[in-house]
Amino acid sequence: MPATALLWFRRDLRLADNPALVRALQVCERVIPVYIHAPDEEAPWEQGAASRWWLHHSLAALDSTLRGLGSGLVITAGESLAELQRLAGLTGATHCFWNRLYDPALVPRDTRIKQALRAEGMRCESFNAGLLFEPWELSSGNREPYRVFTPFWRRCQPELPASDPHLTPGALPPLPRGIDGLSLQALGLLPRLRWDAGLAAAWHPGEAAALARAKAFLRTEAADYPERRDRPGETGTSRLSPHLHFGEIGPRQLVSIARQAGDGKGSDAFLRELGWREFAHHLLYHFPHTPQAPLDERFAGLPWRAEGTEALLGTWQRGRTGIPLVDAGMRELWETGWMHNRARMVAASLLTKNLRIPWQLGARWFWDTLVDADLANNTLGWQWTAGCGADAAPYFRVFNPVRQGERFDPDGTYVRRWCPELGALPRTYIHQPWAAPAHILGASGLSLGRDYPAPIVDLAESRREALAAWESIRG
DNA sequence: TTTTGAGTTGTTCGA
DNA sequence: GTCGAACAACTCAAA
Repeated sequence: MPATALLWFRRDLRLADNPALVRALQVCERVIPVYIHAPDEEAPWEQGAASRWWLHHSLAALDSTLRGLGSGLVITAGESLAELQRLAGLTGATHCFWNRLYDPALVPRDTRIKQALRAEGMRCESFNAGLLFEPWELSSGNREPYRVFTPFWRRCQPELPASDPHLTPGALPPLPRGIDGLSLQALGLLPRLRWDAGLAAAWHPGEAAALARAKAFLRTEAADYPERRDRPGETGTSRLSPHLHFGEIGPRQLVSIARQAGDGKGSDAFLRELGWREFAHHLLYHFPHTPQAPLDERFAGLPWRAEGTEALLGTWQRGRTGIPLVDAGMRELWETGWMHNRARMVAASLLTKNLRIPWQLGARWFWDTLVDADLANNTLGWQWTAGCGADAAPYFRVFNPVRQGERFDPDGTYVRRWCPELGALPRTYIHQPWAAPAHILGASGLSLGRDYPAPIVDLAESRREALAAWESIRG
């Protein structure tokens, strides 16, 4: 009887730099790649519609790659442990391998599964494919998890691990006969109403596309990453975040590709952003309550807006705040499932500071709409903006969307792209149409309140109120 | 042990 | 136009 392994794919949808796969091939003659759809087990952070769209296409790509190597992906749905046990019974599998996840709901689930399978005599091993370091490996001088990025990154930098491309398999053992999985369509990941044209136009999920994107970025585009990454009207960022989230490419591979591309400011700056991703994941592991509650407990008592939250939240979500840079970002998100980082910060600052709406509500909307929705990154980002997280923005840092627009979108390229009704406004007013004199609005074919909303909030006044609110919980 | 300096992403004000 | 100061409190590491 040949040794048989179940290779449990989760958010590591790739063959390269996949230690669970390497191990399975070392130890077993037969390897059965499995994906189990179990959204309930991720509650309360079940994937949103945009993420599910990505997952569908990523699984299709993985299945196709596996078939090309002589294998295939067995897709099932149900309770993860029960499905693994069922498949083991069906195939006589004696081993089970997977790569770790670190989300608060999944760490205990996977621990339980490992214990249960081992109790039945199966050999189980899990590996690190998604991070540069295990979260429990790093601690600051006082043996606590790092709470400040710079010391964290200084600790990481000298020993960044890189991947070994020679470990990518060129062929796989065939699937045994008689295991019928579900069809990918049966998982119902695609939207019923076909609103996903914008996603399909913007993205190519899958390992091959992820690798191509990483190489194109690090070998050429990264050269002027430090200057261009902040401009939402340009394609100056890597756009790797959804690929990374689903593990179509891993951080060690990115270190490796960056090294091959040669040192430079661009790759240094990019690896630093990868360091922020790492920092976010380590923080989530050590502080699993932070998707719901502020890391800094003093902020639990922050006086959020008393009334009107729902209506304002809806206006913000739809990109109808009347503040062009924010609306452009929110519409880009809705249309493409992604928002430029600069726009994310400005939109989040408006929601939490100017509108004084709890950051958790903004985080939930991002979670539901982003193709790169990632609990660790999303939590860190929102807590940073709200000022209540690790290495948070100082409370007095309130973004002014007009100034941000003038600095980072000086010609209004980004705003014109996503708010076409503002297209004819001259650049002087593109970020503040309310300040334009009547004849300019007229010449631009624009009537505020009809073609484009008047601003829902006075930026200067709400800034003062935000500072007062944040000041009220000090000391 | 204590002290010191630095720390992703900003804005406003007054000179 | 530009420039520096002020806007906290805390973490971390090096001196």
